[in-house]
Amino acid sequence: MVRFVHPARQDITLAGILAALADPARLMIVKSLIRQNECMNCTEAGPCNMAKSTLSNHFRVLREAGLIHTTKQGVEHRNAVREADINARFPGLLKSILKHADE
Amino acid sequence: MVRFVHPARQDITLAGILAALADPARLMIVKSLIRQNECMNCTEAGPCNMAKSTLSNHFRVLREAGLIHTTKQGVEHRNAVREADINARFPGLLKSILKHADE
DNA sequence: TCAATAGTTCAATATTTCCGAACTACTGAA
DNA sequence: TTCAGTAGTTCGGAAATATTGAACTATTGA
Repeated sequence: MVRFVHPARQDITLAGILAALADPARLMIVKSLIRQNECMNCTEAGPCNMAKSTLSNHFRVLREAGLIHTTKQGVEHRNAVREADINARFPGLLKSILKHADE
Repeated sequence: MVRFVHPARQDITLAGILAALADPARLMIVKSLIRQNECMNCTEAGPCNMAKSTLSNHFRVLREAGLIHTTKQGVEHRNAVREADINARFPGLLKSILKHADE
């Protein structure tokens, strides 16, 4: 069974995106998700040396900023970046930020 | 007499820029400085309903992130966005973020 | 039913941010 | 020179936020 963990967020804001990506751990998570180009569960997408409650909180922030959406498949959560939605709202922004995220 | 308040920051990082611009007050300051296309002192560039110690702190963060540079002219500080330096380090980033900052 | 896995929630602690008060630095006027 | 006014910084405590371990829920497979 696949279902959404949270309803899709209505408004994606610039401040929300910047605040979400300003944290190195969250930027790393989004980078991982984009690079893999597919869904990943929370543990494999996030930094390993971090309490799982902290990791869970970072994913919540990313969800609430509208950057990712999460579906629950069995025991794990599958996360994916909402690239289409973000690009529709802020054309070029995500690409422009992530372009520099590996240096 | 004109002199630099702080030495130019060596490294401008993506995380630093995002963290600096993630704060609405600081984003607003950078927006003002870019729009005016000239130097402004701290009071006129920042939000008015804010303690001056808080405002001073925001300018410090912007300086330390390498986003602005500050010169002291007489009794006031003149601030300007380091557009050339930022564009050299992260081409297109600043423009891409500020493009969406007025919506 | 039970153990294992993935993630959330909660309460305590650690860290960061905000603000008022006191301070420094500069200017222009008396 | 003194003195008042302006612009900004620094500092200490209060308010807000982030991090964590422990306890919890939900799902799966044995």
